Amino acid sequence: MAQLQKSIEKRNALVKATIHLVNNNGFHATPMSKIAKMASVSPATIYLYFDNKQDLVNKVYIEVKAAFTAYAFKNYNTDIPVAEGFEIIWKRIADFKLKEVQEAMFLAQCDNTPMIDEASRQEGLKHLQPLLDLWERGKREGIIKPLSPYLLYAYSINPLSFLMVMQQRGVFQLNQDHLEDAYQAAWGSIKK
Amino acid sequence: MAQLQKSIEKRNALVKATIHLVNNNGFHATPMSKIAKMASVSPATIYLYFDNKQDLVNKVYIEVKAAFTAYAFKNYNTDIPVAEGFEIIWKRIADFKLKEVQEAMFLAQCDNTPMIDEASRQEGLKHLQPLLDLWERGKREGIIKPLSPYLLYAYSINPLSFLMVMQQRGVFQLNQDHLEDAYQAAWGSIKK
DNA sequence: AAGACTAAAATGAATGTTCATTCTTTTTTT
DNA sequence: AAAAAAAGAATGAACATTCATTTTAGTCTT
Repeated sequence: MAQLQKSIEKRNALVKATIHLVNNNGFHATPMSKIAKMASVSPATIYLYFDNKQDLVNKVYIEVKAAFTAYAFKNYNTDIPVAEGFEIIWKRIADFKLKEVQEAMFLAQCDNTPMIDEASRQEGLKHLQPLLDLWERGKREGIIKPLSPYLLYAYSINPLSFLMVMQQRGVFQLNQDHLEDAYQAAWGSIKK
Repeated sequence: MAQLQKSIEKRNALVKATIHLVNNNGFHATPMSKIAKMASVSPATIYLYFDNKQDLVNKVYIEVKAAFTAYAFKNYNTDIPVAEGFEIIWKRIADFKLKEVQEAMFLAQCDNTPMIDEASRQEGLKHLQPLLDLWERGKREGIIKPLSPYLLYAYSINPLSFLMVMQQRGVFQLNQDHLEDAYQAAWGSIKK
């Protein structure tokens, strides 16, 4: 019998086109027809890979989020001291946001709009657990402030998103010196 | 002759409906017909007050942004010492985001998506000038770190937006203690 | 002060377009 | 040859905007 043979390249092209178009126009202003055209595929073909438009964007979100966290936690493991672990993760996240600008912008947009299903949002959140664990450990060891993880995230990790959006809009140019300053500010605002 | 008589209440109702619907569904998923219905007005009536959908959302953005900055800088003037001025502004901003949740959410969404015209975005940015001036003064006086204003903003003001979004989503409950912690983190990350 | 007049304001229905999705046919793969 | 993959065209729904009327409320006349 014939084999399942759906091309992984076609799927990738669809994902990439979705990210690009949603970044520039937003979810509802990117028609399936444009996604198809940019991926050099018929509109009907999209439906061989995804159930519908919502499913497409949900899946892209989860995949990009997974790639992001894999990148962020690449060199981290739970044996590393808290301060060092934080630096490793923070800098990997900064790296990701500078190198994978398209993906990072896409995540920022998803996280700030009602574009994504609540279920997919939850799914994406799960991947951040190692960071929450690190903070718990830091608090237990008396190294970082005993604050809600949301405050810690807000003041140490999330500001990067803002900087990235400003950079993307050409408002200012983020360089290596800025990043070092930003890291100091991030760590300074959470360490005890 | 007959007078110009367009009702300010109708316009306000349209603005309010736009904020509410865009918050919950996003710009492109809120039809003019729904905005009209929520404002108890005929769809055609919207076009007496606004040129088109894009104009509507641009104008709402600029008006909400203006209200936000007016609120933020209410008790501030340039004679106040830097540290005190920062505290006043920061706490007013926090106040606004907690009290005018709908308006604040709307701004967050506009600032993170391609929903608004670039021109309107620029227009909205202008209003923040007093804060940039305050930072310049702080740097001259050697009170705050000599960083790019974007870094200062990212680590002191912007985290509030993140906290607000999390609160809005019911992820966690922001209370007065949290706010004091957040203020300390904000000031700590920018003072020299 | 009542009625008639006028222009703005408001409306509901119509229009034409855009778009997600499906259908039917063709192409590719095994 | 058969079954999956892909395609392009067709379908029908949703939507922004416009159109043709009606309503409202100032102003003028008497």
